Amino acid sequence: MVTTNSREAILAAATRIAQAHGYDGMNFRDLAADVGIKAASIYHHFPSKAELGAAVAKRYWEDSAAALEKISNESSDPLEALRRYPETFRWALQNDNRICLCSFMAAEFDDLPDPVKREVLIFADVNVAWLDKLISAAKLAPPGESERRARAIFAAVSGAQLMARSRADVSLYDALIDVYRTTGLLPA
Amino acid sequence: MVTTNSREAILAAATRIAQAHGYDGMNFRDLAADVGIKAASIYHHFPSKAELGAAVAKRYWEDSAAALEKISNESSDPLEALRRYPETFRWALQNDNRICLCSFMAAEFDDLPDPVKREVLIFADVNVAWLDKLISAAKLAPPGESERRARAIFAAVSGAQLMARSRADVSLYDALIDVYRTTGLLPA
DNA sequence: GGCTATCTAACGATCGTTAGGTTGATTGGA
DNA sequence: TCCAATCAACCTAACGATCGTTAGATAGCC
Repeated sequence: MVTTNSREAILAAATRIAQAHGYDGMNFRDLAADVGIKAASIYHHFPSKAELGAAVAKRYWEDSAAALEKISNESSDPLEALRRYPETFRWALQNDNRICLCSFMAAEFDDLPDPVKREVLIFADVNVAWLDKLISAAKLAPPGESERRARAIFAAVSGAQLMARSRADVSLYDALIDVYRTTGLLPA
Repeated sequence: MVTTNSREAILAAATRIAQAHGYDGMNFRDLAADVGIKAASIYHHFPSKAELGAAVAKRYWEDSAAALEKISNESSDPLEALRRYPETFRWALQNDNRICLCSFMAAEFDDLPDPVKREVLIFADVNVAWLDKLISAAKLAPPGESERRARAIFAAVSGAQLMARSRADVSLYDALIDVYRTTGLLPA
């Protein structure tokens, strides 16, 4: 049976755990129990925790890139796409109060194995590149300043997610995003 | 001799470690080695890791509150004080690429002992209260919206610090703050 | 008979924590 | 004044839990 792919199940469970407890909090025994196997069996699919962590982070930014692409395709114009950007960070909060995997790992960053570090940085790059492209298209920022603006939006939205999580309050996230809009950081 | 107060030395070293590796990464053996004593000796000054962590976080927001008070007192008007706010988060970045203790702990939040959680939340409250007061005084936001604005500034600045840290680049922090200013989130 | 996917069992490291001992300064009473 | 008791501050040594990881066995499938 190909439908019950253990590798995929491990990846999915590991992502959920990492979003709630970080790379450090992602231990093989609990992870395996989540999947319904034993810890040692994970090594049949991933050679080490570092490689699993890198695979998780890689899959995470790939999925994020796809979600962003979906938003741009669904939107009639770049401004509408930009307005929908905060959605991508809102989802995790609403589901078990999790946060962006890479906000977590940005905190743990110095203690992360190198392969994981690489993928975490790519996540930020993917977000900034998408924002940059749409900010340019929407002429939201002066020419040559769209990348700076993109980075600021990414940082601010990450911070909002982090703050809302520590209060376990999605509506706080919405309120913060709302202020970003009224002050002009995000399009209204 | 009262000058070499071990309790204070432990508190200072623990703060530095927590800012670099989080609550989880703050282990008694390394911490004790930093201070120049053995791990067991820490228990003479703090009853448990949870209590030490709470003491660290408490001292941290107390110091932050004092630093903010100093800024308001030194500033000729509330707008100038608000302009200086990002300084308080910049300092840690420039010294060993550390981040705000409480950004770190906001990520780890769910796995924190309750006494630590309490102090971490107070840190955010202290910052928001200070910002709220000065935003009102400076009439930066419409009446009744200064607290919302205060929270947004706190979240955005935290996010900027987190992002700059993962690139180990203080100038990225400066650039992000600069965008917050030109877009109007922070006073220009 | 190999191959895939899983298991049990254990290793060594690290962690928070505890028990109990040592030292040196302080202090109160004869 | 001197001695005994006290106490703070530190130590060594270890316990038990948890962790990533490995060796080796087992069961089903092609």
